[in-house]
Amino acid sequence: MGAVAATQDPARRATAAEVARLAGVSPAVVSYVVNDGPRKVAPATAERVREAVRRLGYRPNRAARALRRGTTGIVGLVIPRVANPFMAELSEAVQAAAERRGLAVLAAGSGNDLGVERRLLQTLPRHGVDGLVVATVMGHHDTAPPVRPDLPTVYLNAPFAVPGCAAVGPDATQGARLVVDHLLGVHGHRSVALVTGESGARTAGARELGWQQAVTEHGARPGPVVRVAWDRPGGSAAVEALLGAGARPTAVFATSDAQALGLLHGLRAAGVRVPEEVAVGGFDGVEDGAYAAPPLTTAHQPVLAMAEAALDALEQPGGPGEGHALFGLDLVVRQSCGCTATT
Amino acid sequence: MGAVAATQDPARRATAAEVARLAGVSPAVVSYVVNDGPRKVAPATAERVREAVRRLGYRPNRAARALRRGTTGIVGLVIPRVANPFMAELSEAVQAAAERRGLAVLAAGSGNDLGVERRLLQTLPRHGVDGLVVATVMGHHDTAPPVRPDLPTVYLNAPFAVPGCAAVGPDATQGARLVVDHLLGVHGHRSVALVTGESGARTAGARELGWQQAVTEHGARPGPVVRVAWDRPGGSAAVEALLGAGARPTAVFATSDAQALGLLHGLRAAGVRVPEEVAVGGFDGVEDGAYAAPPLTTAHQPVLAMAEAALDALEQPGGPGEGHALFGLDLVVRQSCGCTATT
DNA sequence: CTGAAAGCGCTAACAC
DNA sequence: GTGTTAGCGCTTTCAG
Repeated sequence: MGAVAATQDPARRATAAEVARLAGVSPAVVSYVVNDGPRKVAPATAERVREAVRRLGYRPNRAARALRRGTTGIVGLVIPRVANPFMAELSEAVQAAAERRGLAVLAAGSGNDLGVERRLLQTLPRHGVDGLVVATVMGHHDTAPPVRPDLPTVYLNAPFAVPGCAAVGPDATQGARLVVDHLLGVHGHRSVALVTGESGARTAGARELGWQQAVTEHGARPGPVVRVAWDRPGGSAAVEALLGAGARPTAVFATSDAQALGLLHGLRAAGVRVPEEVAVGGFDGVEDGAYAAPPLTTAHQPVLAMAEAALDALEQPGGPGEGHALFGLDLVVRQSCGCTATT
Repeated sequence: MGAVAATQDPARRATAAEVARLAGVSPAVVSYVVNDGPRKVAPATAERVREAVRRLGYRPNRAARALRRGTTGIVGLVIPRVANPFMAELSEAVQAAAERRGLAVLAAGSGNDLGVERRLLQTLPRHGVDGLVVATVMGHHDTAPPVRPDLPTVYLNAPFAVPGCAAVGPDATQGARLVVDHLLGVHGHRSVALVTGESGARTAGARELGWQQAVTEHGARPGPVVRVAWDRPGGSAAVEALLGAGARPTAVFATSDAQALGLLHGLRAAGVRVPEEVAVGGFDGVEDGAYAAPPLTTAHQPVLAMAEAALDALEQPGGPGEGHALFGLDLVVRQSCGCTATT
């Protein structure tokens, strides 16, 4: 009766040894069947084992397996803020890519704080993760980020190469050019202002460069440049500087959708009509942009592909390399640029 | 030199046994010091151990500890979609509450799909979580959700009691009354329409009830009721029904901010001015509401407090009970109701 | 093709 | 107060 009781006790999970006993084999064979490998098992025996697994509802104990194998099947994800729409989409993309690989995601928000991000980089590994995906806090990391040399790490949303570990990011220059070119070429503005992140951080570099290139190419004037935080409040705060600075710009490129959304909000509050008085373009391509007033024209980052690339790099045997994979963006034309509604 | 090499080898992590040897004590003492307990250790010895820990950079191996103790310090979080702003805020709140307790969060998105949510409830535990926080997919769960009896589970964002496990949620009736009462009492509307979730799901019950109560109390007429998805597209889709149905309503209460945001977008696209022609109220209190056009008047859920309560319930010795903890909401007055700008 | 057995690193009885 | 030691459940050599 002991065996039966054990079988039916819902609180206690069956062990490989119990499965082995029920199937009349050794624990080793159970392991071979469950993992199919590393040794071959006779079909008949394997079937018997599988039947026992089913009967006992056996699931290998993750902790024991992790202890033995030294891997957990969990990747850590460090992300600034999920409340940032772009980060939320990036986070979902990483989740999806991880699930496709049978990995689980241990997520930790840094609250947009570089200090917290640094701390997370140290503490997350303690929870036993096999690798780390770090969605960088925008506007920081002018100095090399602190990477744990013993833990495969890949930087996501990184517009710059990270020495010592793999990086995946948008081809920010191309993306920025896409929208500034649209503002200039299609809508015929003579100058485009720039709303971007604080400081001359390298992060801003590529997006700013794209803006500059497009402006130069069209023989247009660069509008005023205003540096604010990489979020909606930042975008709102930019309005004052934009409107106060002598000649009011007729077009503005914001280097993130969050900033663009804040900007639209601020302009509306100031009674400035978009796109009639000022046209606005963003960068990221978040779903929220479609619900903005007016709907935001922006460059869309291929988040799914980037997430896949990040996990691919992580799983690379021998650890992720040092490369910097760049992904092209698509132009999403809505109405903040001056185009008319399509729907 | 062997010892020195081992000390400096960055690839290999030190074990408790090594720390013990360096400190000249037994592994047991190392454990006692690291966990302070369950036995007392002489101050001098403890200091020697701590020094050795520091020198070797020792971190207890999570997997071994989990195997031995039977707990991982990881809680699973099942959440519909982080791209939903409210869910993102809820997710951050759970993160924060977990961190305060030294727990890590294994997050998994259900993509708003009840089938996926069910599957997650089965698979997440395999990754060795100590407990499960489930942010329910809105508009489902009319039947008892599938709970693993062996795993402490608490439902979050649950407006109904869940048989067999603890539930934490907003006092939806109170919250809904708050905003409908404002629409009716302050702005003097004679009727308020309702935009809510599909089907007569119990989920909708409480919010709908609050709307009804407020309408009745004011001797007003209930406006048309339209049932759509619990997200922005749903809110947009509601516009047609709202405008088509005979007398156009002068005020609308949407039972989630996502729907309200979609609604504002749809009304704008249809050329209806808010709040002049139609006033709008929401429910959730997400940050996005502040950036909507016009900024959304809504009831704010105390997400932090709810997340704390959920984790408290999870940690309750003997497992979370069966209670249903309700949290009151605050009215956030912005401009979609007809109030004038305060900022 | 299968069995026996040695640990992975840690914790907590149980001795002293 | 501290040392010894027996496992937690699994994987994987090594024998057969």
